[in-house]
Amino acid sequence: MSYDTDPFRGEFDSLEEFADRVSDVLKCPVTIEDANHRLIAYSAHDDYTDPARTATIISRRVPEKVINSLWKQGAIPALLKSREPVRVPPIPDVGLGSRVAVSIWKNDEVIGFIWVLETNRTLSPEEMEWLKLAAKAAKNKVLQLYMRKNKKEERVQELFWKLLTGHIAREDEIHAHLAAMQIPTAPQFAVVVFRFAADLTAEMERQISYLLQTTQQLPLLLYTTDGRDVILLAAPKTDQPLKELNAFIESFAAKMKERFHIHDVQCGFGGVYGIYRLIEKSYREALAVLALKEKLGDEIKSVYGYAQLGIYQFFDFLLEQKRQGEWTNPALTKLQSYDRKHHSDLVKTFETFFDHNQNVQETADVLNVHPNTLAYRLKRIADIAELDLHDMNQKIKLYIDIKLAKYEARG
Amino acid sequence: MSYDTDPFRGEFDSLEEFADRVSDVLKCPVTIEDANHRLIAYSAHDDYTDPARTATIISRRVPEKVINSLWKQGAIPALLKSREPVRVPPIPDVGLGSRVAVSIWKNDEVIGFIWVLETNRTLSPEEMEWLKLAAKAAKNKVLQLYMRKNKKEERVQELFWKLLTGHIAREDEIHAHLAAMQIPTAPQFAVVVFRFAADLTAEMERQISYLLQTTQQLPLLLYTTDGRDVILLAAPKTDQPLKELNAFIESFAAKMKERFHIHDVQCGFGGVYGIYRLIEKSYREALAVLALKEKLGDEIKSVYGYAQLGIYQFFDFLLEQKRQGEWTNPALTKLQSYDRKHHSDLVKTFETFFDHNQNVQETADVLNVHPNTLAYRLKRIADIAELDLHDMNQKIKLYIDIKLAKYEARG
DNA sequence: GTTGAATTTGTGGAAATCCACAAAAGCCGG
DNA sequence: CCGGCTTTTGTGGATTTCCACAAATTCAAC
Repeated sequence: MSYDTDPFRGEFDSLEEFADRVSDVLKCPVTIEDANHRLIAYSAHDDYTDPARTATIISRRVPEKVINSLWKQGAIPALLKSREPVRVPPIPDVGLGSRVAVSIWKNDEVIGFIWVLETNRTLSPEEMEWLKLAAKAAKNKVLQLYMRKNKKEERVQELFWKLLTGHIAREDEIHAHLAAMQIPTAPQFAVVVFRFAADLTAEMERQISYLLQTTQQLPLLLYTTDGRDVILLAAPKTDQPLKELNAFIESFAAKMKERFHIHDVQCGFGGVYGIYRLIEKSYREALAVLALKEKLGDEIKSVYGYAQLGIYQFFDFLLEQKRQGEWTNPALTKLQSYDRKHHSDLVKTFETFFDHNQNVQETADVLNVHPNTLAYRLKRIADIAELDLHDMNQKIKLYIDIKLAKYEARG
Repeated sequence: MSYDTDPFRGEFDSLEEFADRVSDVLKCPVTIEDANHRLIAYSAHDDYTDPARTATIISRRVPEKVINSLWKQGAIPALLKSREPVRVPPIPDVGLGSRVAVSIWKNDEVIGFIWVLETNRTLSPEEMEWLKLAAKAAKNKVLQLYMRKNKKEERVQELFWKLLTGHIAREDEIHAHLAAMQIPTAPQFAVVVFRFAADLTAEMERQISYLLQTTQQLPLLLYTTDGRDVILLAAPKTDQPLKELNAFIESFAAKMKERFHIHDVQCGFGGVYGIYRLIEKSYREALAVLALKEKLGDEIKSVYGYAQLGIYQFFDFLLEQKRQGEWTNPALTKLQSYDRKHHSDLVKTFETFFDHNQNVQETADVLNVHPNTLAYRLKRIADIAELDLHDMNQKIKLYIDIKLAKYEARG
């Protein structure tokens, strides 16, 4: 079959109709996605479909593991760079058959993709050219969708800000707003804040948005940005929400790094609650985590959740207390002066010991000393500070005071 | 030798002269003590003296271990009860030879003792009668000393209160006052407060005062009372002041119990400082310990020192925070609701585990479960509370929140 | 009642801890 | 430089912990 001119000229009522047309022309199943790999349309009368396509249609989005492998394999980077069609060899691991794809452009921005599944044939160079034409033809339709979405997005962001700042106090009112905007409700949620090294550029924002949209680890109910912060309302699904959130953050940071070479992303999230009114609190807590990270640096590097801050949660309070009253821990003072006089490291030893969960072996390794040395030092500490090593209470106090001193020194 | 009338009639310039006279009459070495076993006078021309007497004269007070054995042996209780002379068989352990003693009375109160060392002879019944006469004759002289002492005591107490309430701010001024009253200075000291079940009676006050005066474990610089409190300024001598103070308190409480059958003595002491200006702070801290003990009961039964309060030091502060802000530990909440639903004891398990220094064996014994059961429960706790058992920080936070909840429930 | 899940107890072996004691190394003042 | 002190490292053995796995028991729900 051949076409003298553009086979996709003319009007189409819907993108579905358009997809069918492309499918007819290329004799292959076709799917059209937006820039974030959400399904926009797909051809209906297809004989064969691979598992990846089936899954995409069922969930109305490309499964995350498929996206991941397309990034690793290089197809998506190529599509984001060039307007040329790209052929992707089969990736059986994720149920992906051989296919050809092309990106849809508006000015110099990708706003969608057309995927053609090569079921039992291979597209000829000529057909590849047609695919390029299809991409051009799709542009306007996709753009319309975009505009509509963006407008809705703006209203949603406005609502999110109201929630973050606690402007809507009544729970039923919040529910009504969310329902009106078709935002799904969730039994539990937390505010997550990513903080970047500098204010977000439009480019970065697109990339971040892309990553978040394609993430399926965790439902993300709401999204907005603020200076160098990206603020999300995430809704963990299991009864181990903290684990979920941590995993999400780790993977987000990893992807930011490997896909877009953006390092220096800090992150914090607040408490997990089930009442929308508490979104504000969760947000405050997320910001508190970030503020503490700024101060404490490595101390809490791998901590993101407010709940996991542990004792640092009340450090601001304690510090205030310490500064106004004459709060001294004589035990710590004695240890410090001993350290100074004898060039020893008793305080650091104790701190490290607790940092490593009172594990002798581990602590000794970190400090590069013999386990017996550690034991000796601890006994020494007990003598000097008049500390009962069998009394957790006293030990905790010393540990807190050590950390507090550090905190004070930096704050 | 025999005397028709009272051999101790007439005037004596001093108690020393009197002691010599008694010694002459009885042909034995004689010592006169006040009610608190401080040396008042002793006969000079003695041939033989046992080690106990020597030590008494050297340090101008009866050694504590001698007093202790005289209590145990029953001599002192007998002397406090009756005006009759008492014979004490030798107690070689403390260097005490055979002796006879009699108490000196004013109305129905003992104000001193006369001790007669039976070096190489035994007093006859007749001589015992003379000793009774001697006790009567000594009364006035001893009383004079008492009055003088009491007057000084009053002025000292006034000064102590000024220190306790922080009324004298300048260090050199404090020094001057102390020097004027011949109160020895010390490099470190702490305020100790004993609190009795009810207001102190004159009788109890005498007993307490007696115990404190005879204690030689620890120099006691100042002493006063306030309602049901006895307030001391103690001056530990070693570089392990807390240990000293604890030992002192334990022994004081034990003696109150066994000698005077007074139980229900609470005690607290504040920080150990070297600056007199901080006496006030130490006093406040001692009171804080007592207030906490009232609230927490068994929780800190064996803690007396403010320094050993550990995390409880800032519990008042945290509680305030908790009450005004919506401070919840979701982990704890989850555990509690799990406990309620399944009639389990996860919270208590964790608390006990920490109370016993994370010692598996010990905790399992206390809870009457198999060590593996404890391990299982801990793992369960980690799951439910999303707690990393290897992260001391998080564990500490949970522990504190558990204790804080208890504290709140009682406060 | 029965069934299935949660909990408790038991077993065994590798690893870690605790403890006492001793040798070596380092430090400081005379 | 020596001697005495603190500190570090080493050795060995009893005890405890940690872990995985299995059996027994309890509990709750159907």
